[in-house]
Amino acid sequence: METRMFKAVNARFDIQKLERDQLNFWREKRIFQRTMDERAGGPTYVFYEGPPTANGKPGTHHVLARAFKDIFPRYKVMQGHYCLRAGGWDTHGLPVEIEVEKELGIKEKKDIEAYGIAAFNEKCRTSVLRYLTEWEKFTERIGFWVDLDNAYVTFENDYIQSVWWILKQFWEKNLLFEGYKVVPYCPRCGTALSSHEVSQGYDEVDDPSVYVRFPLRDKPGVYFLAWTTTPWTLPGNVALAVGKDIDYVQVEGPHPKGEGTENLILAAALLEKALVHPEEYRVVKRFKGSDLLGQHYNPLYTFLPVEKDYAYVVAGDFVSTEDGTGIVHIAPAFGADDLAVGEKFGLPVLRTVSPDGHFVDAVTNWRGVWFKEADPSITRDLKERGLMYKSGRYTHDYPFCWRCKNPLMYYARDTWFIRTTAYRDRLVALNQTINWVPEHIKDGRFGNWLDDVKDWALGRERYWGTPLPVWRDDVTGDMLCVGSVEELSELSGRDLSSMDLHRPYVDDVTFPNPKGTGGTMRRVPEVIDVWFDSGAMPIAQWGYPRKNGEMFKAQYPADYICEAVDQTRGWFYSLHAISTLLSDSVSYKNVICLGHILDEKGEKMSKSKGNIVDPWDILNAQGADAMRWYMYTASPPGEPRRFSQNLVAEVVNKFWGTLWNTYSFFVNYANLDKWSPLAEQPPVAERDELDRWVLAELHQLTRDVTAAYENYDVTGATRPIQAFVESLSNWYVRLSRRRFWKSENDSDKQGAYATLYECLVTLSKLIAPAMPFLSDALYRNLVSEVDKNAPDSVHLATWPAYDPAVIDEALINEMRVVEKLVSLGRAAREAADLKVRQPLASAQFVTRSVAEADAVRRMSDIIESELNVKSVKVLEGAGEVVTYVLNPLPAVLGKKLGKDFPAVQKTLREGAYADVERWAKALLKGDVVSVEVNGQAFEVTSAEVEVKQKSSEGFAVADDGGYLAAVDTRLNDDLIMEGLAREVVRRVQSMRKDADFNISDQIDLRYVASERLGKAIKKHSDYIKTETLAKSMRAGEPKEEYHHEEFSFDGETLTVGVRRIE
RNA sequence: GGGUCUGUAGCUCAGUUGGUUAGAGCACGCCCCUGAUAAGGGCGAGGUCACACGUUCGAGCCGUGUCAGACCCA
Repeated sequence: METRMFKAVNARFDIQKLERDQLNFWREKRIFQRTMDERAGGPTYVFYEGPPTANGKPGTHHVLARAFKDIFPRYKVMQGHYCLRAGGWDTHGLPVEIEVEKELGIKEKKDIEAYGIAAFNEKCRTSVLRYLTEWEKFTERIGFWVDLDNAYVTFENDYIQSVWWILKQFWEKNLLFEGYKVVPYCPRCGTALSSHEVSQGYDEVDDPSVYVRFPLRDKPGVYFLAWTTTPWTLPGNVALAVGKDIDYVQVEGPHPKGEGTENLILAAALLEKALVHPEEYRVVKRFKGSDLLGQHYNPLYTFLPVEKDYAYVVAGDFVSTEDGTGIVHIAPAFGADDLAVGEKFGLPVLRTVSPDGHFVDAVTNWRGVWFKEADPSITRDLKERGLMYKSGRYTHDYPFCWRCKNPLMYYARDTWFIRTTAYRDRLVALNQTINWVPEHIKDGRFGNWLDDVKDWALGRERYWGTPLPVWRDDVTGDMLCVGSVEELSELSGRDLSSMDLHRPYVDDVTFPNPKGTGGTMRRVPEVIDVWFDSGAMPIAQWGYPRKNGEMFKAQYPADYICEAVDQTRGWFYSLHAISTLLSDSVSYKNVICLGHILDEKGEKMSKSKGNIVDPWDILNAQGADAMRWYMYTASPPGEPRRFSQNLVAEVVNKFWGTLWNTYSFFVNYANLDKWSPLAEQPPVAERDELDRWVLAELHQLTRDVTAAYENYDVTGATRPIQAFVESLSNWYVRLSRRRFWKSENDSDKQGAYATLYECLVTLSKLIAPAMPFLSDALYRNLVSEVDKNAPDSVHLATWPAYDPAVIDEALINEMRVVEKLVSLGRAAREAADLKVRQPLASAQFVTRSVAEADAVRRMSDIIESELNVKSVKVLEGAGEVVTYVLNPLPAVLGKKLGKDFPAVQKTLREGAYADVERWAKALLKGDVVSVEVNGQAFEVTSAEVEVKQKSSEGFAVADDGGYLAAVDTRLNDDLIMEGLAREVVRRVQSMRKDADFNISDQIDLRYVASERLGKAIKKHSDYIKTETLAKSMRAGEPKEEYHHEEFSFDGETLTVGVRRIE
C-alpha cells in the first residue's frame, strides 16, 4: 500500500466542489464559532455590522461590502484577537412601508389609515424579513462570517427600548425639541426628511424657468421682474426680496403687445442675461436695493384671504446676482429663507398646498392638483394675463425622495429635531481621531458635512418605525419623554411588558398628567427617522442599559466598520452623532468607505438599465474566493469600480489557478517522495540560493502584507501576494523542477521541499482573510492533515511571523537582475532565430555594477539552464568590447549639477569617441573623471554615470536599461546533436502524456530514425533514457502494443513507440 | 453655483522625495516552450500621461486655470 503524507490533489480543479466542501466542513466543525471560543482570552477586536434591510435580494454591491467587512475580523482573529461579529437587520422605515404599499396597491397615507395601522404594521413586520433566507444563503456562500443566528432586529422591543433610553438621555440634556421649520418634505410619504436622507436623493431635472412680471401698485406699466423654477409656489407669494446693496435699474423697452413701452425693474448685473432683447431696452432709472424696500405690488393671486399687510419689497441677504433677476419671490410656506424673511416682517404664510401635495380647495383654479403638475397650467395662466415675461427650461439638481422618487417640497412644518448643532465642535474634534480610508473623506466629504451640521430632523409622520416616546398633555401642552416600558407601565398604571412597542398600540397608552394638573397625556404622533435606529446600534443591539452592561462596554466603540460612500451622511453620521451627543466618544476608530460598483461600461448598475450583474452567476462559476479577490485587488477601496464576470474569470486564470497548480505540483511530488514536513529540514542558510531567494521574498511579503493589514490597506495586503505567487510559480518552481524530479533523495531535494512547503503554508495563511475557501483547503491538506497538533482550519491558525534575517535584500535585487538578463537572452536568441531547445556555446552579459556581475557569475547555472547555453560570461575586459556608451544618471548627477546637468549630459553622451572611451575605462576602474564643458570642469564618479558596453561581432544581442545579453550564434556538430536529442525527448514526453502514463511510469522505447538523428540518439542515449524514464531504448520498428507516432523535423524523420512497463 | 475625488495603452490598473526612452496584466497579431500548467516565454501593434499656462536644468508627479466623469452639498 502506498503511504503518503498529503491527500492526492488533481491538477484539474473544481472550484465549486472545493467551496462546497469547505462550507460543509466549517458547518460540521463549527469553525466560525470556534474562532470566537478559542480566542476568548485575547484582546477584543470590535466590528460593527451595518445592518442591511432584508426586503430585497442581495446584489453585487453587497458582495463588495461584505467582502471588505469580513477581511479584517478574520485577520485579527489570526492575530489572536477575540472578535464577535454580531449581525443585524434594519427593519423600520419608509422603504419597508413603500414595499407594503405597493403590495397592497395603495398610494396615500389615508389609505393606510383606512387599511388599519395595526394590520399595516403587521404586513411590514413580515415583509421586511421576506428575503431573510436568501440573505442567509448569500452571506454563507460568500464566506462572510457574521453571527446571523443571534442577529439584532431593530423592530424588537429590546432594541426599541434602548432607542427610547437614548432619546430620553437627549431629552434630559434638552437636545430634543419641536420646531416650526421649513423642512424637506415628501408629500407622497407625508413626512419630513432629515438632511442626510435628502442627500441620498438629488437628481438632475429639467424644470420650468419663468420670469414673471409683478405690477407695481402705484405705477401702471412698471413691473418687478422676478425669476423662479417653481411656478407652483407663486400662488403662495407674499413678498419680493432684494439685496440692499445690489444695484438695480428700471429699463424701458417695447411693450409685449407691440404698442407703446413697458418698464421693468431688475438687477443691473443681470440685464444681459434676463432680458430677451437687451439692446431694445434703455435704462431710465438706477437705484440701490434699499431704495426699493416697502414698495407694494399687486399680488398675482388672491385665493387665500390675507389680513396682514403684504405684497411689498423686503430685504434678504440671500439675494444674489448669480442668476435670475436679483429679485426673489418669497413664499414662506415653501422655503427656509422665505420663512425666515416672513417671520422677520410679519408676513402671512400662505399654505396653498396641503401636506398631501395637492392644492387646497381655496385655490380654485388648481384645487386638488398635484403641486408639480400645476407648473404648466400656472405658466399658461400668467401668460394669458400678460404677466409672464419669458419662460423656458432650466436644468439643475433637485432633491427627490430617496425611496419613492417623488420630488420633495420645502414645506413649513412642526417637527421634532435633535440639537446636533449644539455639539458641532465635539463632532468635528472627535472626527479628527477617526482613521478614514480613503483619508480624504475625513476632512473632505465627512468633515465638511460636520462643519456645516444641521439640527437632525427626527420626526416622521409615518407608521412603521420606532415611536417617538414623547407624551403631551392635551390641555396644558406639558410634555415628558419615556425611557423604557417599565417607566411607561408605571405612568399608565398598566403592565405593558408584553405590549408591542409599535403604533397603534403605544398610541393607545394614555394617562393623566403625573403632575396632577392638566389633562390626559397622549403620545405625539411621530415615529423617528430610521437612521436613528441604525446609529443607535452600538447600544441597542445589546438592549443596553436594561441588559448586557458588560457586553456593551466591551464592545464599544468599534475598531472597524465598513460601508459604501453613500453612508457618509447616513450610517457613518448617525453613529457618530449619537455617540458624540450621548457619551462624547467616537463610535468607530477605523472606517473603510467603499466606492460604488459600476458595470463594464462604467455606468451605475440599476434595475432600469438592466445592467445588473447577479452575484450568483459569478458565485456559481468562478466562486466566492475569486470574486472576493477581485474586489480587493481591482482598485483602491474608495474608488468606483467597474465590474464584470470576465474580470473575475481573469482572477481564476492568473491567481487562483496558478496557486492551485503550484500546490498540486508540490503535493504530487512530495507524495511520490514520501516527504514529510515533520522531519528535520536542512537549515535555511545551507539551502540552495534559489531557496534562500524565494524565502527572502516570502518573508518580505509577510512583512509587507502584515503592515498593510495593520494600516487597513487592502490593496497593499493583497496585490503583492499575487505578484509573489507569480514569481513562485514561474520562476522558483520552474527552475527547481529538476530538483524535485531527480532520483537522489539528497539534502538539496529536502531543502527544495522544505522551501516550497513553507511558501505554500505561509501563503495559505496570508490569503486566509481574503480567500477563506482556497486558503483553508490548502492549509488543511498541508498542515492539519499531517500534524495532529495543528489547528483544524487556517482560520484558527496564527498569523505568520517573518524573520528579518531571512530577508536578504541584496539577493532579491540580484535575482531581479538575473531574471532581466535571462529575458534579454531569450530576446537575443529570438533575434537570431535560435529556438531554446538548441544548445548554444555561450552567453555574455553586461551588468550595471560590479556586484551584479558577481551575482551573474554566482548564479550562472540558473542562466545556463534557462537559456540552454554551455557557459555564461560577464563582459568587462577591453578585448571583448567594441564600443562604450556613457549614460549619465539624472537622478544622481542631475541632482548634483542642477542647471549645468543638461550640458554635461550632452558632452558625456555625444562627445568625441576618444574622450568617451577614455572616460568609460576610467569609470569602470572606479576612477573619478573630470569633464570640461564650456571652460568649466565637472567631476564625475562611476556612481553617477552608467557605462554601457556593446559586445563583439558574431553574437546576437539584446539590451535594455543598461543591461545587455549576447548569445553565441555559432553551432557545431556537438551542439546540433544535443539539440536533436532534446527534440526526441520532447516528443517522447508528449507521447507519454498522450498515452496517459503516470509521471513515474517506466517505459520501453523503440525507434526508427534517419541517419544523423540516429547518431544523435545513440550519442545521448543516457540523457534520453533518464529524461523519459526509458528502461530500455532500442532501434527497431515498434510492435503493435506500443503507442507509436511518426515525426519529421529539422530535415530528419523519426518513428517512436513507447510501452509502459507494468 | 460650491465641495471631495478621479482622468496614464482598447480594457483593468501601477508609476517612490520631480530625474534616463512612462510600465504590468488582460485582449489582439506573429512566433516559441511545455510531464505542475485553466499556464509560461519572446516579438509586435497600441500613449498628445484630459487640455493650457506656469515653476524648474528637468514635470505623469508641484502650482494656476480649463474640460470631462463620479459622488456629495446648495
